[in-house]
Amino acid sequence: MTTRARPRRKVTIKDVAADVGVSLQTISRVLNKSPNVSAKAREKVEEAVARLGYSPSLAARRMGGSKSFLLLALNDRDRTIEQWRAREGIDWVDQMLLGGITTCAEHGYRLILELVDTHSDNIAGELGNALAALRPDGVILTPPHSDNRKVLDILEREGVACARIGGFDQASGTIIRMDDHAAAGRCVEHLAALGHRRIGFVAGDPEYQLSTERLAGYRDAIAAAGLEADDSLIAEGDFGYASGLKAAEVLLSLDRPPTAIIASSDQMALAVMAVARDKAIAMPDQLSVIGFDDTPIARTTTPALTAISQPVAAMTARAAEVLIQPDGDVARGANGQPHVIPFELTVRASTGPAPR
Amino acid sequence: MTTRARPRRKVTIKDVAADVGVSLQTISRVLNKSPNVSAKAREKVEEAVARLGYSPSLAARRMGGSKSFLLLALNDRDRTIEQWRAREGIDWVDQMLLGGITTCAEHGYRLILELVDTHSDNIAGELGNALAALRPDGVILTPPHSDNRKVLDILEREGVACARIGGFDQASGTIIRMDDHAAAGRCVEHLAALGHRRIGFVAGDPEYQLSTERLAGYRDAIAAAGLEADDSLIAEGDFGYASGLKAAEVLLSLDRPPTAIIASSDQMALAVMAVARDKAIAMPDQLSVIGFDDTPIARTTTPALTAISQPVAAMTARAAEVLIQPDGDVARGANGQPHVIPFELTVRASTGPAPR
DNA sequence: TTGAAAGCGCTAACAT
DNA sequence: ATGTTAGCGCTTTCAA
Repeated sequence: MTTRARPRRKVTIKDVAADVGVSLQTISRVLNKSPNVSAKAREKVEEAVARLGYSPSLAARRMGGSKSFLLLALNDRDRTIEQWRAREGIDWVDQMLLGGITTCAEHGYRLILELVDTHSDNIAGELGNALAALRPDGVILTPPHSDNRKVLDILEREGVACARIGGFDQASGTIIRMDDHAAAGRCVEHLAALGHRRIGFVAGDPEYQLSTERLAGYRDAIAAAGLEADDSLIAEGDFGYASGLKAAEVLLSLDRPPTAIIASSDQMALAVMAVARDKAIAMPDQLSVIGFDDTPIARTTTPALTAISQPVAAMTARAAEVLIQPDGDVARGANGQPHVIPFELTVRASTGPAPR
Repeated sequence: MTTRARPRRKVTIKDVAADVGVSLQTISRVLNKSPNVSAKAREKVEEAVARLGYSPSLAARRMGGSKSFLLLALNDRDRTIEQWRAREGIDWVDQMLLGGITTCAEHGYRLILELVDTHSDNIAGELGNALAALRPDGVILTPPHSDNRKVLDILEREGVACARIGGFDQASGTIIRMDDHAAAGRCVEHLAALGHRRIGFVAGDPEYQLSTERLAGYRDAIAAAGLEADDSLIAEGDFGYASGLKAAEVLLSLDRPPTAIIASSDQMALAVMAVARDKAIAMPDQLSVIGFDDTPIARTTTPALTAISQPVAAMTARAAEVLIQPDGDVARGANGQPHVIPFELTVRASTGPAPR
């Protein structure tokens, strides 16, 4: 059982007002950094606030008609829970929280992680409920919600601002993403520089537009580098390990197999490595492998995986900034254009010179 | 820029009342499952609620004096952010969210992850601010907060119920933990059954009481199994990789080194393996290694790591249940006693028969 | 079983 | 520059 002492009554704005000897409004003004408060009054109020340990109630603030100081991060329920359960070290959500929570905290905001079912017919109900219950000042959309028409429509209808991480479609809200097209291209360039001519590609779940984007980036870079453009070098996966196994089987069983493979996720890269090991194909001597995401596992594979790092924390931090200060420099900087956050290619031991 | 249509006015309890033709009270009663509502009225109200897509505002509910439907998960700021930044795959927070968010969702609650600085003198300020701003119905404490006197005092003074994951000290709040003492013992038994007689132990950060607990479990099991009790087989770490390196150096440089080492964290077990590899000590043939936590990395080490799985998701789920239904069966079940959630020893390739 | 009234803590709009 | 008023949407009294 929980032991409880008689709870001390909460200190409210009234207590502060009484203490300082001014009206509630003056306190409120100081709290909200409104103009029209004398320096002297402001000082006295701030002193009293600190001394009494007063913090305004979010609920009351909302009721009074101001901001809610809440941001909602919308993630796909099934995928998120599945990843948590699988314990494969995918830390997308962690990176999101890292960028989101720290940025929110700097502005007195809280981030609430909300899991909603993308495919459910009831997405309107789930989302509507969350919006009605919490009345957040903004919503951060993550893939695959970022391009979900239903979600965007609801948010627009409810008048809730949104930032769309990894979004593509021209629509409402602010888009924040990395350049997936260029990232795939960078992979090709890295491999081309190492002398590879036949480069395989394992695409991701086509439900995610970034899959398409990466594939296009691969194709364009292959063409630009004058390498062999051969559709049999392209296999489709769904980001998961199992799909990577299948794709690798196909690619590595070709008459003229690729000397390098770019996988659209670390998990699929891992699968490629497993199949290669199975076939006694040495890495990186006979086969170079590149992954996407740079999850923790990339560091512990043998050989360690060369991978594209998605700037998830930075994207989420940007998203929070845009929502918290819609008129701030950061938000205005993009002026309707997508915010493109730089990615990185971390070169490790899984890529090397082409054989022969 | 965010495009916004004219936001539709929120549907409130008034709208529902007007629609059904009853008073606000009746709606409120139905929503809160209070008695004294005729079946017919209840039915009509529920229909209207569904049809209008009404969800009560949390803020307004709080203001009205009811529960806030918010639970706060208090984590150590520095350690959490450090782990997120390091990207080593430690998924403690993820497992906590898995158990916490899903359980909260089942009851219409939300979980807010709040990072506070344990060592800061200002912990009272930070925590007080969060409590005042959010007025949560309960707080979930995670190590090392779970035994923090200051934190417990503040919560008690504010009359906020708390569940203490991994807590030990007799104090306020409900304790939910695994049996660390028994877990360390189980490791020893597993190794003893494999014929090991000299078993080393790398302790964790002494700031965490569970470190002490595991060490004691190790000692007791060594004695119970009649194995060599030798304090030089015990090294102190702090859960981190670097400290594991140091500890392993010491243990593996002994005149008579252990044939098996139990590390109080996976990271330290990883370090032990690195040092062993450095010294060309074969695993598991010449050295068996066991870790604690069973983080994702345990699966990808070579050899794969035998480890104790902390039931973090289950503990957090239990914590949420206890706080949400303080008078429910689950909470009453423990009746003031700690809730002890079962752990598991997952045997992988890093443990084998003792040499010779 | 139902309804009416009061108030939670705050802010926006309007005085002064 | 400051104070006053009204009201946000709900729940808890209390009365019928």
